[in-house]
Amino acid sequence: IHTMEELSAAIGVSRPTLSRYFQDPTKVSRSSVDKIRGGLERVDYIPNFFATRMNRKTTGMIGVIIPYLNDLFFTRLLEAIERAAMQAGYTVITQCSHSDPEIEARAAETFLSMNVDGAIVAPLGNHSDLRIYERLNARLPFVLMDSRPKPLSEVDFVGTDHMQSTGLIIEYLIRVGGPPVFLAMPRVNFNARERENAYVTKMTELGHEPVVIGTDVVRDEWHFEAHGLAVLDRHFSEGQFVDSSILCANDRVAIGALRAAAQHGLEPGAQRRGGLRIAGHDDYPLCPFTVPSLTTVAQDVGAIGQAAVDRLVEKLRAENSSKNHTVQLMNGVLKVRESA
Amino acid sequence: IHTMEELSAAIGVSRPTLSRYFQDPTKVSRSSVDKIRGGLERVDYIPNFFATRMNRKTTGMIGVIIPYLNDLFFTRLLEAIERAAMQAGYTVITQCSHSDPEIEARAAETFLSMNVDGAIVAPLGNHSDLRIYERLNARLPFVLMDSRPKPLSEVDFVGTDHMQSTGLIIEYLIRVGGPPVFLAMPRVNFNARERENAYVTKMTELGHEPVVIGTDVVRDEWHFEAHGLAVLDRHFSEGQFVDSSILCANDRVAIGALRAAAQHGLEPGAQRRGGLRIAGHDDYPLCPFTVPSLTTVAQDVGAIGQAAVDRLVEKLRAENSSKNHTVQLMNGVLKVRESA
DNA sequence: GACTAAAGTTGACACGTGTAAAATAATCTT
DNA sequence: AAGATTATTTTACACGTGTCAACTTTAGTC
Repeated sequence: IHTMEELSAAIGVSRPTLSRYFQDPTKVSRSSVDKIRGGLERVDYIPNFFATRMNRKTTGMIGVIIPYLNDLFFTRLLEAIERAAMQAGYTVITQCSHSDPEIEARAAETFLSMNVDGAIVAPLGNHSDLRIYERLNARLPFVLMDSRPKPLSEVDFVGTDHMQSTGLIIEYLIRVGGPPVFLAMPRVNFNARERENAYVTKMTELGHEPVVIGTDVVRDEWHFEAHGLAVLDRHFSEGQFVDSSILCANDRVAIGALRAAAQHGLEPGAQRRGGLRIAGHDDYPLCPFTVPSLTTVAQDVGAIGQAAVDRLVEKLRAENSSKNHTVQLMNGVLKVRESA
Repeated sequence: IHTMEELSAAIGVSRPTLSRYFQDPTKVSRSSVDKIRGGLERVDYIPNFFATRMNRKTTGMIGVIIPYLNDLFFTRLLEAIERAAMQAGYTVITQCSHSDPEIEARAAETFLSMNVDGAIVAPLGNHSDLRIYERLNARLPFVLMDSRPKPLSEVDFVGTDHMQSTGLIIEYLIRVGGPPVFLAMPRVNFNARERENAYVTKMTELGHEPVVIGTDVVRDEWHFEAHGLAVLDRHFSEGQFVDSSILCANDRVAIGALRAAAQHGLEPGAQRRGGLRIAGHDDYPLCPFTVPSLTTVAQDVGAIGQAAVDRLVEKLRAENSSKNHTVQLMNGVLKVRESA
C-alpha cells in the first residue's frame, strides 16, 4: 500500500484528511484520529518524501557541507549541528566535499535543487570557487562556519576567534617557557593562514621575533600528523628547536610533533624549565591520551555548531530578508596538560 | 526562473525536450542542444530535485546509516562508500544514528520514504531493533556492514573476518612475547562480542588460558580511550599485567592502554623479551604516530566499503530478486610497529 | 520528386501530496 | 427548534517533471 489514496480507501477517511493528519494530528477531529491510528496499525504506509516536500513552501531541511570527514574536529562539529537542527525540528542533509572543489560545487547545486530551507557550509579552502558561497548566500539563508574566506564579507559567520585563542596559548607558553616557534599546517583552508597571521601579530605585539616553520614541506594535504612529524624530524635531526616551545597550528600536527620528539629521545613537557614544549590547537579528542598528553586551546565545537544552527534558524524565520550579517567569534579555552 | 515551463518559453524549445536533455543530452538533436546550451548561459535554472525523483522509477540514491561519527573508522568507511557510490553513479544520503536506536529507526523510515534504490547499514548494536533491518531487507536491496547481529542470517553482509584477524595478532603476540590478555571494549555493537569470542576460541585452540579484562568497567559507551585507560590504570596499580602481552579490542582502547602504561612508567614494546606489549585492532589512522607506535591488525576499510557498494549495485541491477545472500569477510593484515 | 524509414518533437496524462475554497456536519445561541 | 457560528471534511486544482503515444520533421532510397 503505497499511496494516500489507497490508504484513505482502506481506512475510510478522505485523502486530504489524511494529509492533514500527517502534518498535524491536532487539526483532525478526535474520531478521525482514532480511525486513522487504528488503520495504520493494520497496514503499513509511509508518505512519499518527495511528494510531500514538493508542494510545501518549506522543506524543513537544512544542508550542511563539510570539507573533510576523516577529522574528528569536523565530525564533532557535524554532530553538534545535527543535534541542534534536530532539536529545532529540521532534517539535516550532509554532504562532504572530500577536499574536491568540484564536489563542493555540486553539493551546493544539490541543495538549491532540493529547496533546502537554508545551508551551513564549512568551506573547503583555497581551491574553492568563492562564487559558490555567494550564490548560496544570495538565494538562501546561509551561514559560513569554521573558516572564512577574506574576500567574503557580506556573509554570516560562526567560528573561533583565532587572535584570542592563539594569543592565549602564546602568552601561556611565554610565561612557562619561552616565545614559541610556530609549526604551520598545510594551507588547506583559510584558518591555516589566519592562525599563522594571528601568531605573527601576537608575537610582534609582545615584542618577540616570530618564527614560522613547516611552510615549505607540504606533503599530502590532509595528513597533518605526517606533516608535523616530517617537519620536526628534519629540524630535530639538525639539532634545531630541541629546547624550544613549539606551537603547532593544530592538534593533529602536534601529534606528529610529539612523535618526532619521541623518535629523537626528546621529552616535551612542562617539568623542565627551558626545555622542549609542544602545544596544539583545537582540543582534539585524543589530546588527553597522547604521551605526553597535549596542552592545547580548545575550540568550543559544540557552541559553534549550535550558534550556526541558531543563526540560520533565526534567518529563515525572519521573512524580511534583513541583509545585515553577523559574525560570531567564540573564545578558545586553555587546556593545560603535560606537553607544555 | 524556476520551472522547466518557464525555461522552455524563454529558450524556444518544448518542455519535454528539455526534460530529455537533462536526462541524456544525446537523445536530443544537435540543433536543440545548441539552443538549450545557449539559453542556459543566459538564465540560471536548476531542475527541482523532488519533482525529478518523484516520477522516475529509480531515484539514483542509496542510503547509508552509520552508528557513530566521532570515530575515524566509520568516517573512513563512509568515505570509501561515497567514493564507490559516486563512481557507480549514485548519490549517497548519509544518516548517523548517534548511538540512538530511535534515530536509527527514523533514518530507515526516511530512506523508505525517499524511495532510495538501496541501503547500506552499519548497525548500531545491542540496543537496535532488529526488525528495522528486516524491514529494510524485505523492501529494498540491502547490505549490512561492519558488524552483524547473529539472529539475522538472511542478509547480505560485508565485514572483517574477526576469527582470522584476531587469530593473526594472537599468533604474532605469542610468537614474540607470550599469550595475550584480552582488553575488551564496551559492548556497543556485535563486533565487540564477536572479537572477544574470537579471542577465546583462538586461545583455547592453541591451548592457552583466555583471560578477558575490562568487561566490568563500562564508562561512557563510546569513550574507548578512556575505557582502556581506566581499566589498565586499575590493573597496573595493582601490579597486574605489567609484563603481559595485552591485546586490545580495538585501537582506540589501545591508545588508552598506551596512556595507562606511560602513566605507570611502563614502556610497552617489542624490544624486551617477556616485557609489556600492547596491540590493537583496526589500524586507526593515528597508530603510526602514537608513542610508541601501535602494533595492530588492519581492517581493509576501503575494500569493505567498495564491496558493500558493489554488492548493493549488483542486487539492485538484478531485477529478479534472487533471494540468496552473500557474506563477504575480509582478511585483516598485520601491522607490526613498536608497541608489540 | 515521391515514398519510406528513422529521428526528433510535442501534447496529454501521470506521479503522490499540499492547500484554498466550498460543502457539510457539529455545536452553540436565543 | 430554528438560525448562527464554528469545526471538520471534501472537492478541485496545483506543484514540477517523467513518459508514452501521436505527430512532425529529416534523411535516405530509387
